[in-house]
Amino acid sequence: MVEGVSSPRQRYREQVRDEIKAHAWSQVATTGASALSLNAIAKQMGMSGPALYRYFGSRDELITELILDAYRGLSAAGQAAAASADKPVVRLAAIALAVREWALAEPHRYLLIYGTPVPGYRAPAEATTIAASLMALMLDAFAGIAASDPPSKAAAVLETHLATHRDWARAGDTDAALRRALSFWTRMHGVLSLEIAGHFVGMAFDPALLYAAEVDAAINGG
Amino acid sequence: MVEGVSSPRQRYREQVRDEIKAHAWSQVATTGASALSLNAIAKQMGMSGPALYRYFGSRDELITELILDAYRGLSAAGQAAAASADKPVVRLAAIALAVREWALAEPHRYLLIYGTPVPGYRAPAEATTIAASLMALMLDAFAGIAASDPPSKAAAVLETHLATHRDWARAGDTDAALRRALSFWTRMHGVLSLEIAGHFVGMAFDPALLYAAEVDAAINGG
DNA sequence: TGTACATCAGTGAACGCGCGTTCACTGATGTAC
DNA sequence: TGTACATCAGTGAACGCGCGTTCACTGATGTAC
Repeated sequence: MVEGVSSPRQRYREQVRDEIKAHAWSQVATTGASALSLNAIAKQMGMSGPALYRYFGSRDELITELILDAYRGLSAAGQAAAASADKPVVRLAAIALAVREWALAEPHRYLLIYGTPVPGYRAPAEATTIAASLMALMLDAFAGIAASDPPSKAAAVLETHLATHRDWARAGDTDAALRRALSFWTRMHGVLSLEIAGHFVGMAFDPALLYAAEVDAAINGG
Repeated sequence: MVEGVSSPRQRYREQVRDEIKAHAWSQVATTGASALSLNAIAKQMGMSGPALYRYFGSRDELITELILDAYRGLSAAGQAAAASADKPVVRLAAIALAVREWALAEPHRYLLIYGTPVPGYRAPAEATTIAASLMALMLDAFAGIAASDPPSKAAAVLETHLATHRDWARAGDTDAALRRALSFWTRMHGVLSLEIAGHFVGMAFDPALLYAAEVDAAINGG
């Protein structure tokens, strides 16, 4: 068989795999990841349960696939946003907006990554790699933005600490960039995680504006 | 029977109820809330499954109890911290520290409130009440702190919006206090949710310092 | 083009398991006179 | 203090359900000569 050209059988395999994943996602959306059932998916597809074992070795393997797809989707959204703007300040704002849109479009996808971890489940290495590449996007942008204010005492303490605890960063990243990227990232997730878990429901204000204010402060603040 | 004095039977009931809850918590901690099983709890207690129905009407009722207990614990921790300091700046720092300690002491308790929501589950009204009382704690403190910087444009937009979207606040709260309390709260959860979900694992830095920096900035920043 | 063979998707039966919940019941504990 | 009765915690059997996973098998599709 010729390399790179897929046979009809292979194409069919991938098609069915994708269909299984699509049903799995809709199940995650409606019943939560922990209730994901291979038999239920099979039934929805008009197949018998055991048939799915041709495509996924086990339930865990399917869930891992979903998690990786979620990471890949988030990464793609971030990369695309980063590529859309040259100016670091604009780039960061674009990334922040892209992440929010990605998260709100399908909250269960966000929750699969950032929600309650499945007890005993260990994320695959690729997930960590993707997370690091996202962080790199932000570090690059912060490298091009001078801090407007001198860091407060607590910020200075953190920065000093990061100087010797930077396993996750590249050699060229400044300590200030590490600190600011961390703050940026956590502030985004502060709003997103509360919003998606429904903790703003009933408060009547628009989370988008809170998000905008947080992101703006994280970019332009000290 | 005399009011307020509990009979032996009543005391016994409460004792068993508490024991059931204790086992439920340890199960939530090890297998997650969605896998909580009444039969498993009964087995752990050396009872038959149906016996638990003397104490809780259903599995959902038990989970609701756990969630409420989590809220009550968080609230108690916050109130105690708030009562420990007069100066608003110190008070906020104390609240932030107390929330963090409460969350890290038993992460599954935090996750039951702030983690992935159980699909289809609606939190009881008391939960909302408690959440509001926690917010009130922060609003009171921010009422006594003047902003050091003038708000940025994005912050001003948010503040204006909050002026007409403040269902969750009391009449006396200023719009600036609303905005700053929201920011404070979300910044705390930004660090906590990422930390507890394990997203700082492998990054080698100390989340406590990041938390301190975020909290400090939220209190003393603009 | 035709035939023999290999590959592999999908089936149905089965295994062992655990779940929430109901019901009629036993037996111990508490209450009233 | 003793007796009759009411309360109620807990049991065991049963219902119907769904789960992940294995296994031997069928039948269609693709490959090699």
